[in-house]
Parts: sequence; C-alpha cells; structure tokens
Amino acid sequence: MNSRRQNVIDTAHKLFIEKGYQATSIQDILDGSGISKGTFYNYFPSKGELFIAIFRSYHKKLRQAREELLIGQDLADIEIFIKQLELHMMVNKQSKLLILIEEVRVSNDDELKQFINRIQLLSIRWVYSRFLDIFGETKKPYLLDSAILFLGMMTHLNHFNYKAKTISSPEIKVIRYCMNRIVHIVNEVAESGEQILDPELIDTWIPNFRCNLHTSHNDLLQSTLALKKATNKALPCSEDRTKAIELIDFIHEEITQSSKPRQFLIESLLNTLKTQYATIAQQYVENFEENINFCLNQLENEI
Amino acid sequence: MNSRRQNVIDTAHKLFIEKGYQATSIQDILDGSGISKGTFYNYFPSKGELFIAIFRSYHKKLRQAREELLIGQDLADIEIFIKQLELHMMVNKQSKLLILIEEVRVSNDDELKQFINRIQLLSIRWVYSRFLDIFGETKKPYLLDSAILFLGMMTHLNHFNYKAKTISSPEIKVIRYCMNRIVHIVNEVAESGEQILDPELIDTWIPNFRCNLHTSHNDLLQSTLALKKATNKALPCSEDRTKAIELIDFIHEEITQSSKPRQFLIESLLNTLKTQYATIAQQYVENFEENINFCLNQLENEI
DNA sequence: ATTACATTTATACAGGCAGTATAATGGAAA
DNA sequence: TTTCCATTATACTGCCTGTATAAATGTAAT
Repeated sequence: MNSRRQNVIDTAHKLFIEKGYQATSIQDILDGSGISKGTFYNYFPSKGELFIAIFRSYHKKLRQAREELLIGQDLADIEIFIKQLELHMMVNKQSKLLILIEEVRVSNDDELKQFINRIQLLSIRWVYSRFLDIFGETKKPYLLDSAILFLGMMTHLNHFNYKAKTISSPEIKVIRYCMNRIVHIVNEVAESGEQILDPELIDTWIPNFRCNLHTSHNDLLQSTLALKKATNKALPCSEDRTKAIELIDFIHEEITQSSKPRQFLIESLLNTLKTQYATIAQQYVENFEENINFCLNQLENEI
Repeated sequence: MNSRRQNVIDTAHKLFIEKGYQATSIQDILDGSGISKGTFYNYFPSKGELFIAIFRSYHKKLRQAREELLIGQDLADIEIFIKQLELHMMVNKQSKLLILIEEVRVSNDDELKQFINRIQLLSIRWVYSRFLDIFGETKKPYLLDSAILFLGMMTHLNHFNYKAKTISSPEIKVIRYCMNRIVHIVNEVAESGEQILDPELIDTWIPNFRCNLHTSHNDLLQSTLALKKATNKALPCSEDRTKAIELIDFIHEEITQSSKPRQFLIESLLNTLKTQYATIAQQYVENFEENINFCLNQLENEI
C-alpha cells in the first residue's frame, strides 16, 4: 500500500530531523514506523534511496509553488524573487532538508553524494537563471559568479543567524540583506569586467543536460502534429481552430525554443486547451501533455 | 616512539585524502602504516582524535606562518591580508584539510563535530579581527556580517572554481575578487546601517573564551614579577635595566590588556630579551615565556 | 647479564551497522 | 478453495569501531 510507504517516509524524516541521517539506523525507522525489515527493503532499495524519496517529495512541491509565484508577474521584479526565496526558506525551515543535505553530502553513499551534488547545481542554475531574468542579458557573463556568491552568502549568513537563536534577525531580513549586496555586486563586476567563471560552465556541470533533449523534442513534434491534425478535425469553426492551433504552436515553441520554458504559461495554456476546446480528441491532448512534461522534466533534470 | 606516531598520522592523512575519512577504516590505516591495532589505540584514543591530531599539526604551523606575515607590516594593509589568505589556500590545497573538514563536520562523532565547529568559528573570528584591523573601529558593527559573507563567498566560489579544473582561475584571482566585493560591501552596509549579527556574538559562540583567562593572567603576573626581580639583579647598568624592564612590562601589558595580542611583536621582544640581555637567569625567562604561551594559547582557544 | 618495565603484536571478542535470504503468515482476488 | 502477493520474523553475511589479553619484543637500570 502507498500510504504505508508514505508513513515510513514521514517517520524516517522525523527521525532524521531528530537524530540526523547517519545516526538514525534502519532499525530505528522500522521501530518507529512499525514495519519489518523485509517490507522496508521492499519499499526502498537502500537507506540512501529513502532519503532521496524524502527529498523528492518536498522538492517537487517546492518547485511548483516557486513557479506559481511567477504567474502573471514581471520576471525581472526582484520582489518576486525574494518571495520565492522566502518560500524556499520556509520549506527548508520546517523540513530541515538543507541541514540534512549538509550531512548527507559527505556520507559514504556515493550515489547519494552524487544526488546531493546535482541538487546543489540545480539550485545554482535556478538562481543563475533568475538573475538572468532580473539583471538582463547584458550582465550575463557575471551572473554565474554572482549566483554562487549569493548562495554562499545566504547559506553562511543563515547558518550563523540561526545559531544566534535568541536575537536572530528574521529570515526575510537576511534575504533582503543578501539581495542588496548582490545587486551592487552585479553592477560592480559588470563595470570592472571581473569574471571568475563562465556561465557556459553550468551546463557542462549538470550531466544529461540537453543530451537526450533532441529525441524527446522529436517525440514532442510528433505528438504536436498529431494534436494539430485532431484539432483541425474537431473544430469546424475556423476562428476557434486558428486560435487553438496558435495556442498549440506557442506551447511547442516555448518548449523547444526557449532555454527556460515558462512552466506556468504552459500549464495555463494547456488548461485552456482542455477546457475551452473540449471537443478535441482527449487522447491527443494527453499524449501532447505527456511529451511536454517529459521535456520539462528533462530540462529540470528529473531529480 | 614519536616518529612512529607521526608516521601513522601521515599515512592516515594520505589515506583520508585518497578515500575520504569515513571510507578509510582503521584496518586500512594499520595496513598502511604497518602497526597493530593495540599500538594504534595506544597512540590515539579514537579515529576522531587521530583526525584532530592531523588537523592540529597543520593548523599550528599555519597560524604561526600567518602571524609571521604581519611582522613589521601595516595591519590595515589589505595586501598583507591577501597574502595571508593565499597562504591559507596553499596549505589547504596540498593538505586537503578543508575538504576533509567538510566531510567530518557531519560525521557520527559528536566530539569531532564540536571540534570542527570550533575551527570554523575560530576562522570567522580571525577574519573578523583582521577586518577590524583593515576597516577600523568605525565599521565594527558590520564586520561580523562581513566576515561571514566573505568566508561564504570564498568557500563557495573556490569550490566551484576548483570544480572547473581545466579552465579555473588561479586562487589569487578568487581572493582578490572576493576582497574587492567585501570592501564595497563594508562601505555599503556602514552607510545604510544594515546589520544582521552583532559582533559581540562571536565571543559567546566560542566556548571557554576568557573564562579561565583570569587565573592564567595571575600566573603570568607572578612570573613577570619574578622575571623583573631577576632582571634587576642581573643588569647592573641602569640604562639596560630600565630598557629590559620596559620591554617586560610592554609584553605583559600587550597580553593582559589587548584583546588580540600581537604575537609577532611578543615573539620579537622575547627574542631580544633572550639575546640582548642574556645575563638574566634563564629559568625566569623560560617561565615567563611558558606563561605567555599559555595565555596566548588560551586566547586562541588551544585548538 | 639479568631483571624490570614499557611498548608492541596477534588475536579473539563485543556490539552495531546495512543489507540479504528464507520460511512462515496473512489477506484478497480468482 | 486455491492462488498470489505483501508482510513478518528471524537468522545470516560482512563490514565497522573499539576493548581485552596474553605473548613477544625492545630498552634501560642494576
């Protein structure tokens, strides 16, 4: 049963928060969740995979919520970025995922280490891409450095601000403090031309990025064509038909052309497609959506 | 024998660098250094203490070399600070201590974790105190934040710069990059008055700081008085006597009054005392020096 | 040279860990 | 009822740190 599995995940998460990952033995988890060893290894191939399962469930929700904050907003608005950071910190505060990651990052489990590494890179890439939104293409050469600095500042300052429990500043203050710093930094380095790392590097660091993209784009193209065909059949009214086709084409282009497809846009448009033009044969829409998600996942490196 | 012990330390260090701390078993160390288990536990009470022994030997040398760079220099000179940072990075590069620390920081061994924690705090305090030298008392309220930001930036940027092996910037470029950033930051936050953490906090974070200082200062006073008495006896020439006494008093005050005694000054003066005024009974000078070192160690928290 | 002491070795052991293997048990669908 | 699958209990492998101990070796003093 799936709820049993989820119960194990929740129990383990609690224990990890209490005692730490390494210090929590599988026996502890068995005792805590009232299952037997056999069942545990039926659910998860290893302790490391259990951790990944915990992380994944949070990360997916977080990524969605983070993207939703962008809906209808100006991507260049720093305040929106700050809201996103607040969200991150809120989730991390209650789930203690960042603290656990710190611990797991250096565990014996090589697979787990690789996973964590990837997570960190993805978070750098996210900040980098948001900085690109905020500061614009002209500042691009300096934004990987800036993203790294920003995360370094945030991590450290947060850590010690957390240590100073009794008189610590609220999280939002730390966020704004670091944002104020980074805005100046970006302008400085752009002016002086100081660069440490070329932003191109980020893609080489994240494995599988864009390597299987070509084939999945091909699949997407197939399903797009099929969907358009079905649309032409389903919508006799020429006006509706044109609009629907335009919609489909836009989505397709957003995914294949943009280096960072706006997920919230795509979701909204897909919804329109499903509700407004319900006469289109469902199977084609579903197939289309499936391929879209596959591509998006690949862009996000399906962590 | 001590060289045997040192050999174990060196072997273990090599293995830790190759395979990591956790992945290196004590059996590996035994095989590598050709000793038996009994001898190992005769040398070190635990694997964690072995790690601490490795770290200590490097750290002590590093601290000395770092202080020596200050001799005869302007403490406010940023270039000197940069030289010190270069030294740090050079040592860390060959010994991989920072990487090992990252790993050990989250091990199961609570004592070890505490030790690492302390190391990190000491390094923050060091940067903070150097910032105080460089930026002056007027900027003091903002310098703990700045020290934390600086270390955060350096750590992160270095990490990823190291990752980009083939085309990575030299360390000195990273240091200068971060220094340029922090100079601007200090001025910014001083102007806008933004503060996250009160510098007073740093002393509360580092345990045992100044708690046993009183008694050791008392001991120092005793040996100072004894030395001055011996000096009076040993130096008939009134001029020499006055100079020697002034010297002793200066050292005593530097240690008891200054919150951060200048070690290079003290060392130099002690040397003068030993060579120029050799007629003073050796035992008193030695006792004096011993007490001085004890006090200094306590200030540095005898890691 | 012999005695006395400290260090070192070899080896067995305790207790804990992750993960495997397997036979017995339970419940649900066919 | 039988078949099938998830679950349980339990024992096991092989690894780890750290302890215990008796025998061997070296070393310094008598």
